[in-house]
Amino acid sequence: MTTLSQSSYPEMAPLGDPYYQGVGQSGMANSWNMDCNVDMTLGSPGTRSGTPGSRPSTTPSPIDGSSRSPKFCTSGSSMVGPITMVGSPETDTICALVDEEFLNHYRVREIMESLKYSSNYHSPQTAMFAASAYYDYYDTYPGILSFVDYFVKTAARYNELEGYCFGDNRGYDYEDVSTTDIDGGGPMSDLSYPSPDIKIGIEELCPVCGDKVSGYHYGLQTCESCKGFFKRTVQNKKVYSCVDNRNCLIDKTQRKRCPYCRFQKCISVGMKLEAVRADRMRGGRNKFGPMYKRDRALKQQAVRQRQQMFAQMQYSMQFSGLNGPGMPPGMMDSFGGMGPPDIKPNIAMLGLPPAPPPPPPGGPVPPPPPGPPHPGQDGSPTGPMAPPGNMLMHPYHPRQMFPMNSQHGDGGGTMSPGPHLAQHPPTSLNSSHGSYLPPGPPPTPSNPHSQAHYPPGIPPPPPPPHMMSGINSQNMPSSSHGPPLAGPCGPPAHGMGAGSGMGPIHPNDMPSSGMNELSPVGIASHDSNGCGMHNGCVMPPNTQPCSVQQNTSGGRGGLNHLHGNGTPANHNSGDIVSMATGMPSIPSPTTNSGVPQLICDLQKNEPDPREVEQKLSSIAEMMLQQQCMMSPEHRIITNQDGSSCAEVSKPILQLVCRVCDQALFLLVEWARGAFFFRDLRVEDQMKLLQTCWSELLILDFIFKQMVHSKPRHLVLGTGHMVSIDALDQVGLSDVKERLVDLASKFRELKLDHNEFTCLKFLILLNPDVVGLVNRCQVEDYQKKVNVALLDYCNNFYPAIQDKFGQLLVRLPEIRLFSLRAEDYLYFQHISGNIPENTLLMEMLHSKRK
DNA sequence: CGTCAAGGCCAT
DNA sequence: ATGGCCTTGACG
Ligand SMILES: [Zn+2]
Ligand SMILES: [Zn+2]
Repeated sequence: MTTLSQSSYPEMAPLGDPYYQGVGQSGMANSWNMDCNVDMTLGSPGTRSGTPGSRPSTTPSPIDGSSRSPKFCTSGSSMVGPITMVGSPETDTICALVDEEFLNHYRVREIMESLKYSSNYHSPQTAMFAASAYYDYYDTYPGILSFVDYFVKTAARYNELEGYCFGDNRGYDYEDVSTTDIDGGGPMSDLSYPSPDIKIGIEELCPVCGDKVSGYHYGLQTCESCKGFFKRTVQNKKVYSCVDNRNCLIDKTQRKRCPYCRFQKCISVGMKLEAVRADRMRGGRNKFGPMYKRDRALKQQAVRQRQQMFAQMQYSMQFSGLNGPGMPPGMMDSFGGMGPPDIKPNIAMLGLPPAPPPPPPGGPVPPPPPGPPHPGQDGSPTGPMAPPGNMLMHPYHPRQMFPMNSQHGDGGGTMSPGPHLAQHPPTSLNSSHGSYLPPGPPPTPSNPHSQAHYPPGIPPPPPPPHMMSGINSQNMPSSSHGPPLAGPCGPPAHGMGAGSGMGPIHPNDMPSSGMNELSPVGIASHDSNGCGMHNGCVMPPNTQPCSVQQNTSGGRGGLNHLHGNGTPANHNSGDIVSMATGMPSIPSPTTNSGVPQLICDLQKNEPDPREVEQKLSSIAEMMLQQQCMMSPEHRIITNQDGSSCAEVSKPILQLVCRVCDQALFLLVEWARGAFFFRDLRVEDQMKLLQTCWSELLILDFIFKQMVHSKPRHLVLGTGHMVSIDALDQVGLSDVKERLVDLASKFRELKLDHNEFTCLKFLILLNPDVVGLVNRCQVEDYQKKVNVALLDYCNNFYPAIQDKFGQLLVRLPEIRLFSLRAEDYLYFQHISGNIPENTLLMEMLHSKRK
């Protein structure tokens, strides 16, 4: 602690950077250490005590500043004490010598605090997923709006066929970050968003004091006064102290009371020391410029996103019973007025508290890191890109506004802090955690929520969203049994016989045998049954003599059926005619095999189920390793005999959620490349996904169960099999039967892969989603799928009465299931049992918010 | 040449 | 010390 001797400035800013830099350079070492101010105990109780009113009007005694830390000049000596410029005028390369000590002076505690919270989630240790796009997702889009951001951004590339490589997006540098065009000119930038009013729509408030923002200042949007305050503080190296508990409320009217807390808050929200110029050069632009630009773009998207969420909410509300607006055409007719028997009101929709996004879980579970106390928090669109290495390891890192040390030299050097560092992006400024409390509601023991949510007598938790995962695993896990149906577009193995065993289910399969093994063998053995299924749409024309016959008979059956059941005439009016004549229905041209061409198209980019399982498994494995739960007694999953696990609770929930999260990610990726869907507007794509993600996950899960039929077991997305009793351990005992029943129903109906795919699309292409820009397009697509499915059912399963109608009737059940699953997730979320900042949670909130 | 964030000025 | 308003100047 030398005084401000200029000679002591150890660090030199990189060339070309006249600004304070290196603040965060050496990792921890450079954080602002609030300790310089009055020392407080981190966890000092009474944190929240200091209320504005109660406090003496005392202005933060200037005394503190000077007396407390002798190291720094308290008065605004206009000079930059610790900084010396050594510049070369010509090129704007002025090197600033920064007094590291000075910089260190602030912040260390902040970082420590944030680390404290950030560590709550698993620690990496495996690089197995380093290349996974899934992780990149978290790397790059950690913020709450990440899905939208991510989705929109990558959409362009996706469409361009470049194959998105997120890895490239990771910006280590501000420049990189900005490079990604969000508003820039991405293909979809304009066309997608017609609404022009955004700008004025939402006035941003200063994240520090709540006053009106006047632009970007030192890293983010703040008001004019906070800008000035921050500048003065940094330039003059002021040191303040808090006479209270360092948790003073900072708002527009009281911001002047405690500069200590105000500055701390400035840091917390992300104002950057480096943006204050050591040389005091005026004008020009700094390296943050690109970030600002990007941030603006993201904010706009955030606004849109909110609008969408609002729409979603309405949508959700509307859906009370079966016949909500969300049914695919024909579904209603199929119901013939009778809805699924057991429709219970969505608990969440009832009187529950709107689920404040960041409800402090006060319960037994360790609260997730509280966001910055300030309201403005969520507004900030982006999280900073974190250093690559770290991010890979920590998919679930706290959100941050900006990349901290863009050029962190910490590359290797200063990792001293160890694990902590790794966990946290060097510069997280969010650390208000420990010190600040949410302004509003005092943290009440969080149970109120849960209680309210699930009163003792209330309906059991929803189905296990967790367990489902193999999202797109349309084709069954190839490994164990041959897919019941033909490969992607192939006709069903035995379309005809009602009783034919060949339905989707293969008697031959050995259910329990290694579901788990992802051995490559599986793939080759598709035809294990000797059904002679074709993987591609390659069925030789001739091989399907039956299909022709089926056509005919099917036509009849279908026709009769339609009449009988009142199946929507609209769907197949044409079909009926064509059926009568034995000709292929007009709406759905078929391939040689008799499978509607459309179905082949839909099947085209189905993911490889094995890959899906592997991805999901790898995540699960990682989780397991971390948790050291491999010991037999605690093994979460048992594959071999299907015996279940020993214990559950949080670890398992977390694992399952991670798997689901990954599955969701894969789902999104699948959808984006899916036939029809990929042609929709990006914003519509998002709306659709936000609406149906849970239904698709459930459907996928159910289908998986159907295929892997083993009496009292469930097949997870990872391919693992567990006893159905495992649900007991996560509080889902009551859904066991329903789950089994639903799977049985599909099994009885011999739902095959082609039909399964159609159902996915029917769910996905829901024209009734509120807020669709091009609803007609969606509707048109859905109708086409509908027709294709009808034809398919009639052609291949004429013996099953109104298979089409029966399949559709199941959709509402799927939806109910999904709603319960969401409730369950939400409940667990409130209870703090599942990871935050995940795509899963984001999607969940997008509906509830 | 307009934009806009950074610094400067100065009445409170 | 604060904060509204002004000036500056790299960038696009
Ligand atoms: Zn402010
Ligand atoms: Zn204070």
